[in-house]
Amino acid sequence: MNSEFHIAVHSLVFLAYLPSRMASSELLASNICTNPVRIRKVMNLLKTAGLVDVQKGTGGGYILRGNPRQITLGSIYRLTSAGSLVSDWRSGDPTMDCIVASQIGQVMSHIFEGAEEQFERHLDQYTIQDLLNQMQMNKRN
Amino acid sequence: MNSEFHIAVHSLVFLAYLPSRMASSELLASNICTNPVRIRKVMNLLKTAGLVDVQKGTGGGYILRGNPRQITLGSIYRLTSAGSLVSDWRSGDPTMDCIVASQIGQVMSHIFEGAEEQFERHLDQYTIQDLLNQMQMNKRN
DNA sequence: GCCAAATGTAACTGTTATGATTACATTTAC
DNA sequence: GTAAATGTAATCATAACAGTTACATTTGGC
Repeated sequence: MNSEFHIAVHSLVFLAYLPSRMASSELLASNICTNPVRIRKVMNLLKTAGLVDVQKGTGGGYILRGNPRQITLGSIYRLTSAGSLVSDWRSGDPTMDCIVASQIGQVMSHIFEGAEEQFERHLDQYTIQDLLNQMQMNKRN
Repeated sequence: MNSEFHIAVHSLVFLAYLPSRMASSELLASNICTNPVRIRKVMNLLKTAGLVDVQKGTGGGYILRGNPRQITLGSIYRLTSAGSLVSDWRSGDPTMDCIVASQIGQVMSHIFEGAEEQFERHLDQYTIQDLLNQMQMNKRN
């Protein structure tokens, strides 16, 4: 699993948590514990998808645009890491005579495509607001 | 996803396909399109799990032991690649003050553990015999 | 007993992927 | 005009991965 998915989710939860709903790449980087360049690359994806607005220049940064109750982890996964469940390595070779060696590639691909769909449905169960609520609940204990 | 999973599945399907149910690491490697050393490492796992027997020396190799109708891809996954769905990278830091940065690690871990369980259930739907049947069906068309 | 064939396993190499860092052009608020 | 922020390319270090070589060990057949 790509770490960009984690960065995107963390960023959105953090923006939803801030009253201003705005943070610079530097602030995000220090909260996520990575470097600002990675943040900017990931936030670019979220901008293209319309999840955040960008304000350049002094006092600028990234502003949460979407409704955190409607942004699912599945949609973020599809933006940042789609297909990462499927390994690129394949055994066998379609041109071989053996029915096992020639067909296992497509059989496994089919199985993994099903797993990928199921994985996305699993992630679709969670929204950014769900995660934030859970963290605020835990805080009270 | 670890390629050892693919190697293990391919090996077992191939052994189930052979009338003798036996093959050397060299034969398996040529059918799977990898090298014998990797085969032997993976087959060692299957031996420990009781899925294959090993015969050393001249004319030896690996012999399918379990019933291909009862060996699920899930059980193979648990042997070879358990936990590979979860990324090791974690954003944030449990020691930080921010409720997001300090808690996102465990929240994401929980979500991925659920996904891992679901993934295993998905793989448990398929047996080695299922895959072999499908390949023999396709062959006829 | 000897030899050939096979597994078990460690070590090394090359390639790729990943994340961090640096640098700099561009944009924008004041 | 300057400072602050993003956009993006380039580079570096590290780790992961697969392939390869080598060799000890085991075993079957003569």
